[in-house]
Amino acid sequence: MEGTVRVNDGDGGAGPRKRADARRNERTLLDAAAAVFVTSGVEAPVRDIAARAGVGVATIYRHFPTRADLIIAVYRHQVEACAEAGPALLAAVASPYAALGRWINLFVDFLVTKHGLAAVLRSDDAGFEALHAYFLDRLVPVCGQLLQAAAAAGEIRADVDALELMRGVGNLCIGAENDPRYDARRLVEFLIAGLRLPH
Amino acid sequence: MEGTVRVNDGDGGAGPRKRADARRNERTLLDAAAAVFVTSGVEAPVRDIAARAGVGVATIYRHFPTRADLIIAVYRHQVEACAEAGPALLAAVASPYAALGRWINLFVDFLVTKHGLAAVLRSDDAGFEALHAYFLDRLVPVCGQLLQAAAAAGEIRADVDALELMRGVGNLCIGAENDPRYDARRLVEFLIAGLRLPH
DNA sequence: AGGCTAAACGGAACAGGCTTCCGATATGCA
DNA sequence: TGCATATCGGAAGCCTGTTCCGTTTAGCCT
Repeated sequence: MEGTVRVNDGDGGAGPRKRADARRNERTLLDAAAAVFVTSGVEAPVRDIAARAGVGVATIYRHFPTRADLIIAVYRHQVEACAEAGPALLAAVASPYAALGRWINLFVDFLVTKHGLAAVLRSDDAGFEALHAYFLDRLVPVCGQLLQAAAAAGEIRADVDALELMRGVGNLCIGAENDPRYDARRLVEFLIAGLRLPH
Repeated sequence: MEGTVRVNDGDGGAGPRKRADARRNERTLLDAAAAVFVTSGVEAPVRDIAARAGVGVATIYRHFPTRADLIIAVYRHQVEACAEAGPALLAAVASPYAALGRWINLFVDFLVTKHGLAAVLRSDDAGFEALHAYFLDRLVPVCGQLLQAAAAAGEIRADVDALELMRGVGNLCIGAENDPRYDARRLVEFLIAGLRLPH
């Protein structure tokens, strides 16, 4: 199954094949990182991830120049799935506003189940530039599409910027994990409800 | 309530008077910290603050055991003013919902003008425990009072927790400084609007 | 199969934070 | 004035992330 699927064995598909040990280590690192992220959050020390994978720290930096690249690689599939769910919901749900709400819920569920991801997502640390850009490039257009549809249907105000809303939702998800006194999902629902036009 | 943090030199209070140099340094440190916070944010390196004040780093830790204590001391007056504005607004403004909105605006304005304060306020770093506790102790009851009044007037839903709302508003203010594409005030307005009951 | 080249590796070394420790200093009081 | 001690400043210790360099090993070519 993965024999044909690119696991990043070349650079962009055109370059020479990576060595077998390099490909093996990249796989090992992704698994180790995913495991450590679950227990210690996405800001776990680099040494911990290296130890878990049984490799040296330099090996991490060789495969993933910045921590952001590693995080992106670990969560890429889920982000893609979320992005693809946008148009699908718009097509499947009668009201664009309802589709927007459902999609936002998907995004929120993704964020709150990844320890510290929301926090690092909004961080202005230069090292997370790539992570920031990836999330925005991939999800903001989808959000914009949903917003536009809902606005066109007269269900919400038309002056809502997708980037701004995504950042707001992301911010509301910060610190939501394992704190029963803080329900990010509910607050996000309030925020989305606040977009509605009086009718 | 006030026992957790001591910034007072005991001048007029119980206990022995601090030495003159200690009092002088505490004053100097507060001024230096305030200045550095403005330019570099509340997470500026301790060494920078020490250098600015012309003292050693140990002097900071002697006066303020954690960074949170220093931040509290610097902003105490403004937080107190915000807390006292709550009941005042409730008395002065006809609609409790309007008073709530005005008060939240005060809080948001305070947060977004202090570089990085919102971020550190929500941080789960143990070192900021005191800061967290101070803000919550001082402001959550005020917010609760406003929420209760608005709910009693039938203007907003009654199941909104003050702590949760304050944390949500604080989160929305993260990263709001000097980024024209992110208007925290507007998002907070949406959030508050989302609390309204349909009528 | 065996050797050669360079990619890949691991861990030590470097840099930069926060916090603690200790000898030196300055203060307040007798 | 002289002493006891609170206070001071910077160095040391620790924990991060990141880079460097000698060593190992895969892949190829003979």
